[in-house]
Amino acid sequence: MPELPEVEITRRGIEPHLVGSIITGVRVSERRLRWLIPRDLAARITGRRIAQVARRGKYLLIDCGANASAGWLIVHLGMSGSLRILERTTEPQRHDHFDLLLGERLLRLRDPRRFGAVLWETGDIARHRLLADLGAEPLEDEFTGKLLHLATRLRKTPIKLLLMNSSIVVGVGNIYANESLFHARIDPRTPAARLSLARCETLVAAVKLTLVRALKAGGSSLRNFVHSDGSSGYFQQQYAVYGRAGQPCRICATPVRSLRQGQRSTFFCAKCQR
DNA sequence: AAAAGGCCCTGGTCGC
DNA sequence: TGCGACCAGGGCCTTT
Repeated sequence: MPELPEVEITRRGIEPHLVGSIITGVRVSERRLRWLIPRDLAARITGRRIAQVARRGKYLLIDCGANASAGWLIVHLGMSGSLRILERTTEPQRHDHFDLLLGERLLRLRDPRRFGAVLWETGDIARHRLLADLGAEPLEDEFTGKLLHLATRLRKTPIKLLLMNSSIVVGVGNIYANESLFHARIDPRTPAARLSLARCETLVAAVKLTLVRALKAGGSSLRNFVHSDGSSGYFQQQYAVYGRAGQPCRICATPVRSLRQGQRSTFFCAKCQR
């Protein structure tokens, strides 16, 4: 699934093609994504010029207010979504649900599992109900050990679930939560409040390192992740624990254990992670 | 307020 | 080879 690195790579990939472009229309073949694509989107968006492409957590925010009043296209890739820039004449295929038409080119959303979203927001984007309560951006300076320590006080929830809670920190999905906890040598089951400030510092550093590594690798956490220029070049990252149940820990060779936390698979080394 | 579980969806895998 | 069962997963939403 696209986690934060993949979304950021998508953002960087599409941004140069979008900024300055005039929106000439939309094509919608399936409105039923996570939420319905607004029926009146074409009327609201056609003729607008794109000013910037931003990101908050895993939400891509296409600023369509360059020559008009504020207006934002909010795009979420869910767990199987991808965006590509294509020629206007490229025929949509199965699972291609939405095109943003940009004259001779278009921005196409493909999303087989339809957990993604395309929404329209006028006004203050930061106040949008999906964005208003989001936590810290993990790669920004605001995400510190001190912040995590504060957020974990009085919380009995296992630290892994808290790491995946977007009201604390955004963009850390199941894969990178598992990997970060391994690198920080913290047992994913640890009640959050038990973590000392020092361990919170270690964990925050591990999250940042894990995400930056993935970012540098070009995004890799989904088999069918497609880069925005259409190249298929995904690169299978070597995970430390994710998906490696029963296989030897890369540090101590103890078999990697798996269990369920919050209906998600957790992988960890019971010897290295305490 | 926090925690736990449900739900949306399709493709891939596995056993028969 | 075909088919049904099951699982994966982000994250909002509802229930406890």
